Amino acid sequence: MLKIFEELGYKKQICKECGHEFYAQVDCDTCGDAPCDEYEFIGNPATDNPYDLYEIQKTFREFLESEGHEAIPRYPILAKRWRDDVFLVGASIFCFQPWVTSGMVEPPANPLEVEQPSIRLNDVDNVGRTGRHMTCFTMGSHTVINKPNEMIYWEDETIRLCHEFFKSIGIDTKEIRFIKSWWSGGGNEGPCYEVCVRGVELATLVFMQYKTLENGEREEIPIKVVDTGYGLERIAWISQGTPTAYDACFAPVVNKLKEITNVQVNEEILARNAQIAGMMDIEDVGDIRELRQQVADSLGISLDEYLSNAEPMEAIYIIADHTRCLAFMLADGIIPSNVKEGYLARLVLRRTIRFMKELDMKESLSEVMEIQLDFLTKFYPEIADAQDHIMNIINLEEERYAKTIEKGKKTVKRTIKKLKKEGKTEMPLETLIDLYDAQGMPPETVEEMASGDADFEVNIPDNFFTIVADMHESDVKAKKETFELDLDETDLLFYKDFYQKEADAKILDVVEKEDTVNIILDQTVFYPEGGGQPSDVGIISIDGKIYEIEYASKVNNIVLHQVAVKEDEKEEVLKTLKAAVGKMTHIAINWNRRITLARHHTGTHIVIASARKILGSHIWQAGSQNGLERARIDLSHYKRISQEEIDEIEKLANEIVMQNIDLDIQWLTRDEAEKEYGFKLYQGGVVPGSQIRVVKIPGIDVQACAGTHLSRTGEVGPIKINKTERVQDGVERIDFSSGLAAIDAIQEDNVILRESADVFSVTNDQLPKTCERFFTEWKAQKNEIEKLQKEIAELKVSGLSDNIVEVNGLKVLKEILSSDIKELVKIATDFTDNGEADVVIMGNNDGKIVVTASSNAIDAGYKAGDIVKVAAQVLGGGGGGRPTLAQGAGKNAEAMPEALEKAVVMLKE
RNA sequence: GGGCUGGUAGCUCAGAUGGGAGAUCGUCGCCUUGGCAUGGCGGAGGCCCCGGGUUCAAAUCCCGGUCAGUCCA
Repeated sequence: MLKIFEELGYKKQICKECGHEFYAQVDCDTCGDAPCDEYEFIGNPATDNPYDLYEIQKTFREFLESEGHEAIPRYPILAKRWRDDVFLVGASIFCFQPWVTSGMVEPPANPLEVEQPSIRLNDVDNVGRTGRHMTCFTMGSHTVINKPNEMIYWEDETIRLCHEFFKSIGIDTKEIRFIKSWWSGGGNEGPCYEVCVRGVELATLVFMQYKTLENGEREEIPIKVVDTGYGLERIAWISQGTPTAYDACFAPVVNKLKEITNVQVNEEILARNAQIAGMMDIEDVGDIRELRQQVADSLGISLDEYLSNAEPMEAIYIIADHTRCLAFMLADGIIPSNVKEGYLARLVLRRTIRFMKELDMKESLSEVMEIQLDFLTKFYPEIADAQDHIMNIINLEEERYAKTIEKGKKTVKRTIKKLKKEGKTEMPLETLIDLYDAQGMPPETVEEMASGDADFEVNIPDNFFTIVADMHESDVKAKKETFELDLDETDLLFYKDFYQKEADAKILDVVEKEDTVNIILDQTVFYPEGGGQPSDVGIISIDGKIYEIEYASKVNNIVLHQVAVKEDEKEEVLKTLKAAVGKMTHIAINWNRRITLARHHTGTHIVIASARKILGSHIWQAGSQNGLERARIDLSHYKRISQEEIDEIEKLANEIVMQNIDLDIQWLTRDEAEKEYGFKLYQGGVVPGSQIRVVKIPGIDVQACAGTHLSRTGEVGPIKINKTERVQDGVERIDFSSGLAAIDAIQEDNVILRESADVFSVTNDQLPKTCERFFTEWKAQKNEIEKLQKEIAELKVSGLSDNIVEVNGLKVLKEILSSDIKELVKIATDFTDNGEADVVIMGNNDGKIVVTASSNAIDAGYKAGDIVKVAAQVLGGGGGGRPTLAQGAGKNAEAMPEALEKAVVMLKE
């Protein structure tokens, strides 16, 4: 037992319900957490004064400031800005992983305090229904990064602060329970205390001190982190004793929504619901159903009565919660999309619309969002700054969703029609899943449509979404191959002088990696592939012999120079090179390649900056790749970039080039760099390490970037945007060329233009008009030809009826004509359609045969398909078709007379 | 990153098992009416998304691309 518990008068106890060890100032049987204890604050606040969410944030902050903590501003909820293992911030500690917690980077303050908006969507179905679940909550935290010889504070002080804070807001300390437990997550773990008051968990105090190893064992880490998380919404809730946490935290939004929807609220139902939900672990829809039944039973009303009361209220809470979550997502730079974090935003957005529909709201999503923003922007000015951008996206997305639903509804109608035709009265689960999976139709919408005018049965299993999830079983990620080298870091000369083309270097080692031969030097002018920039190539001369370096890569901070070597000479070369370890060599890069790549790399920064200027500040780089002929950049943007916008971006980019601005490149420590430029540094993705290379085009752009850059923008040369494509929803790719490659691209376009114009013998400027004229004329002539063919067919018919002979009681016409297949079809069908003939067998000089048969012939057992098969075989081909009309062909066209005769013979049998 | 669905007339779509490119609305013309709504008849309008392949034959089957939609991580 910790000393502090003793000092504060807490005693160790064991919960008689769950058996957990816990600490309290008074003797009690149960641990104070649900389900061992019930909520005891609804209608009976646990603090001396009520706090709304912002008052509690302020109180929390000021308390910790007075206790020596420095308050820091919140981080963006888009965690991928600084880490690549998660999309969103789910807890305050996410802000400091992995850089700060691993010791690579100094914390922004220590000890620090933050009120971090955090998003958790894993139990989105419970939101609005349990009274306590939210998609977005505010985690208050006092965090300490304890370094090996510098322990700031640990368990005792953490618990004291927690105790004092709750006491300071008027919670009776006799009601506080510290439950001992164990926490793990994000590759770390350690003991923790869950802090509960009146049945609800208000905080978790984690003492992170181990690394979780792959075999499940743990290893002590040098940096020990105090990671506390206070659920500020819940603290606001117990301070007000409202029926739900939603009422306590965003009452103005809830009230406004109630007003415009006219939804009546029954507080008794809500309170009972929250209380019972508090006792339950709610995992899926089945649990929600169980919850509702229990609440209805305890109130002595029917389930239907309960639902008609509760569902509209729930919808309002869901809308209030979701718009809040969305506001943070969109303001912090997430673009709705069908993939990654964008998908999460779309999910929340579409859920909101669905519940608005449930309430029959005629207001648009943007009107509802405005209510939320009115409220939220008072406390978060950065959301106010993004208001226009948020509204743009909301409107666009609402439109998109309406289209999707409309399209989906049509599919549902058609599907039901089809199923009914098949005699089914109930929709197979498979179809229901398919509608959701391929068309995005929520099963509830399908059910609604089916039970409406379609009168069709649809049953949604409780575990519908679990079934869907199981269908998409995740593939196991390929483990990264670790390649360990025990050598000094390579000295990277290209960072000191970009223009250095060659150097002397000492061979430190020669290694084999994945069947390639690699030389490691003490220093190099070769840029290793990375950050979307391909590696340099060049030569290395050893003992007067020259080897070609075809690729350079980086393992940790050691550069591997891959030697171009034929398979059968590998052993030999490896032996020679190994013998040269320790010797001095001379290396040189292919300068042309380097400067071309650098033009594209610096050009990339310029184009991004231009795009941001033209399209808006939400533009963020989602990836890039430089090449010799072209470079491509993926940008986050919520709609297609128009041709006009491309033209503007291209112009602006070239203007920046012509301003011939000096680039400013320097190494900064991570925290310095972040302090000065913020997260917008990480355009190129997550940058590892404590030292960051900051590439700045003053007044234009600044990025953390390890690539090789020119010293002035003027060296980039002309920039030509080749095309854009939509790489995914919400991500546009710009493909451009710069320098001589841009000239090449322009010239290629010109060649295409000239060659096309030459075809028509017109000048370039007349080309579009001419093409259009030719295309329309071609269409007109095609129609004319068809018309003429029809006429010819009619003419040919007139003389043919004389040739009809009677075979086996059927009127048969056999003919070889010089007409194409379409004409033959027309002529032949004419004869059988108007009853002049029963069987028509026609061939032409190209070896094509058409056979038609009247109903008489078919009744007599002669199908066109069978007849044509026999005839075509004579030609060495095949054929077939329907009973009334069939066609065939063969290569042996001279045998046509025999082929047709064979068909007639068949009719005689 | 992986999976699924779709691209046919100006619009919305139909085109089982490969074999004559269709419907509704819209549009144009004619008829019915004093005029309109309407009704009747007729016409125009298709690189069946693009490129390969299989086949005697591809809107249809296979492969690749492209555009759009959607689900999962």
